[in-house]
Amino acid sequence: MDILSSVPPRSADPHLRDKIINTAAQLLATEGAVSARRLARELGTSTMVVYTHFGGMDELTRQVMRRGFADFGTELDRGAVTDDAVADWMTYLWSYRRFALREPHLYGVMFGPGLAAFRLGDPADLEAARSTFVSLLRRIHACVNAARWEVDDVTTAGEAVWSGVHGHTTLELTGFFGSVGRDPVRSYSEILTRMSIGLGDHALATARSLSTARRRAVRADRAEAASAR
Amino acid sequence: MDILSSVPPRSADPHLRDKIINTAAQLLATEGAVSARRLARELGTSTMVVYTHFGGMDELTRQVMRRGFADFGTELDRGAVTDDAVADWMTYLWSYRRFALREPHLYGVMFGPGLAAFRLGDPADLEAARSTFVSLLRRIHACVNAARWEVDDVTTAGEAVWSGVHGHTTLELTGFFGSVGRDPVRSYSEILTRMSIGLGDHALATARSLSTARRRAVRADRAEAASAR
DNA sequence: ACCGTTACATGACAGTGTTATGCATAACAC
DNA sequence: GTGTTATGCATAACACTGTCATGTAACGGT
Repeated sequence: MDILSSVPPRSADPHLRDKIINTAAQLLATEGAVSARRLARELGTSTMVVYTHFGGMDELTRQVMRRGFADFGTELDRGAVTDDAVADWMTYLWSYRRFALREPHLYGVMFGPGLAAFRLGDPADLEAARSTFVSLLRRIHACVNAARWEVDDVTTAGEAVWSGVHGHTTLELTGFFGSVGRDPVRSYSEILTRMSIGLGDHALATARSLSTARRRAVRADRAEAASAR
Repeated sequence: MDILSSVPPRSADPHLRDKIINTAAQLLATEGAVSARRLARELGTSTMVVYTHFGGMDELTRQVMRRGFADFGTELDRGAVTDDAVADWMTYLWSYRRFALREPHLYGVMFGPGLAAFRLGDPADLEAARSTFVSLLRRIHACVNAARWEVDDVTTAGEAVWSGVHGHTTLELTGFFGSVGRDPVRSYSEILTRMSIGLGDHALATARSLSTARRRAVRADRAEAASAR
């Protein structure tokens, strides 16, 4: 009879919790924002469901973020492992960009002030965010194993890479490149290229890997556009 | 008698406009947020001053942002030009980080959704933001002129560099590195190092320039801490 | 001195997140 | 099956936000 077992889920609709998260995620994607009242109107309930199930909007947003990281991780890990480790790493990062452009508001929740919310969260939340980062580290490690790169601290290298793609993503999402008439694909390629060379690869090999990865990315973009149609 | 000259500033306090911007910037720095009512309470006025002078909070925020870019630019350009162009470039970027850490909320306004506000703004606003970017391009050009780097498109290289430092800055400002127990100075150094090598410099020369720039940055940090005391 | 314009205070409106209150319904004990 | 308990949720209110219509007071030009 401890305090934990005394709170069984006794709801009439046991799936309401998931339904709230789904609706919140959908509102975030379609309208760019989610308020307690807008959510309640969509669900046909009152705003109290947010507080009985999550205690407030913060926790609900955190759940949406957690689900976002899960989807993000599975989508990023879909990339195959070939004999060109650098191309695989680049493909991974092109998928990163594709996800962010498809779900801009979700990306903002995940990597905006949301990351700070993880700080005081339970370790499971922290691990959810770190798992996608660990996935990036695996790709980097593969490049080192393939003797393409020479890295002493893989984690630090991962943080540098992540900073680059994250920074470019946020700049692109704010519409910077469009407003100054610049091509974001070109600067993103520049990041990947310079980073790969900076990590030890030959310029020519990096260029080859880039075109391979770019070819895959264009194909994936087309596949996504086709499935959306 | 055109529409522009028919709006002379007839206020009792002609400096009120600047005073509002200053107070807003100060509230942003000290409290992290600025509301119309909080601002009015601080000024001893009503919230209407915001609307008569700026038409709304958006335009006021834009003015704070514009002033932020001006301060940012002058501070970044304080770095001397020596015979080590790569070290100068790195010093520039350490100053970039120092400014962002000292004025986190201002940085958020400048490079967050604020950048999108520039999109529809007048070209003067866009130029204010781009001027700091042009300043970065000059440092890059110096590295190319010194035969340290080999870059065909300086602008694209600048976008790549900016993505890296901006991404790292936002990650650090959200408290990511602190929450996972990582050293942000190390990963920032990694970005500078890998980028410099990736842009064509020798690894050894880059390492020397990094320690030079780091030495300058530590000295500037101490000077700032001393002046704040 | 007058008139018109302008700046600003007051108060209201529509939003937001949050919460105290109350009720109906579900689950449990017998 | 009945009585009790407690849980889920609706209602309504509070404090906060940005915004604006109205009214007033003060200023500048004539």
